[in-house]
Amino acid sequence: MYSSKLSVSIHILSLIALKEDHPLTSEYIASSINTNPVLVRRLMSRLKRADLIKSSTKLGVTGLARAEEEITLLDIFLAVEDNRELFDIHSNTNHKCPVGAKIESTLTPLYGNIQKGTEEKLAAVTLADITKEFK
Amino acid sequence: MYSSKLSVSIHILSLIALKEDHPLTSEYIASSINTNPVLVRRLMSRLKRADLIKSSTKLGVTGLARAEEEITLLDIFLAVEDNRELFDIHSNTNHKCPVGAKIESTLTPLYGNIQKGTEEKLAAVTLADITKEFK
DNA sequence: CCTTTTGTAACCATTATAGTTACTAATAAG
DNA sequence: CTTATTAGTAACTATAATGGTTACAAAAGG
Repeated sequence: MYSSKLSVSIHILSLIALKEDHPLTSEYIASSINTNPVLVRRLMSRLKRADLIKSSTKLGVTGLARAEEEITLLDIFLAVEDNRELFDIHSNTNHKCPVGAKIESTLTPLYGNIQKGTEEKLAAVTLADITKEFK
Repeated sequence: MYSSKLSVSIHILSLIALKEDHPLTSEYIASSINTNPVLVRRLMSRLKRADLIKSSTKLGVTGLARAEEEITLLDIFLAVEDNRELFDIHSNTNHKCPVGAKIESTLTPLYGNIQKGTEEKLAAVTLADITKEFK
């Protein structure tokens, strides 16, 4: 399975989208997630690089870089998840065997098709769809 | 990402489906995958428990338990993969925060829906669809 | 100038996968 | 019945990814 990075990132972005007058620091966000501030900063760093949030030292997070309706779960997923392949394929098979020779090239497009479906579903949900559950 | 267990299992089942006169032992199968016989036996054990293959000591694998057209990739996936959840969700969130209180119940059905799509796509492909690539 | 907070580096613990050795028990076949 | 072969499994190791932690440098608002 994929890591909880997507889930935690959605949590972070929801807090930012809903923020009121709190100073939104990694410390504050971490207390809602119940984890370590450094873990939050690591994800925030990637979310910033993907142009999803705005932040600065001294002030912490100042807000989203785009409207919540314009941020999809796929944007978040691509920003924080490194290992995006859905299924791993074993390599170094024995190419003298007809199955060993073609298994990788047979499975790759098949898995790619399934993954495309997953990413389309992630792209169909926006941060606004999530945050409306918290209001 | 999911482990290579599905890919390796498809490899094993393809060899069985295509077998000619070879005695199909874990040793022989491992040489096509280029891995260890014990790893093959571990997967075979689960495939047998899921009623996908027939095997016995002394003879090794004697064949598929069903026609290739009746074995879907979902059958194989369910037989060999333990961690089937697509996305991990962080738990122990701070329930005093509105986001922390509802994040899990918000994401669970959403992820479930995406995973359902994945499993439907796996169910739409049979072992016969794979093996025809090797003939 | 000074205080706060991000942004990272450098660790450690835990878990899952993959690989390996070694053994038991089943069983086909002579 | 005996024997040789092989599945089945236990136990161990190596490796990699995740999650968590401490520590510190650099940015920047006031």
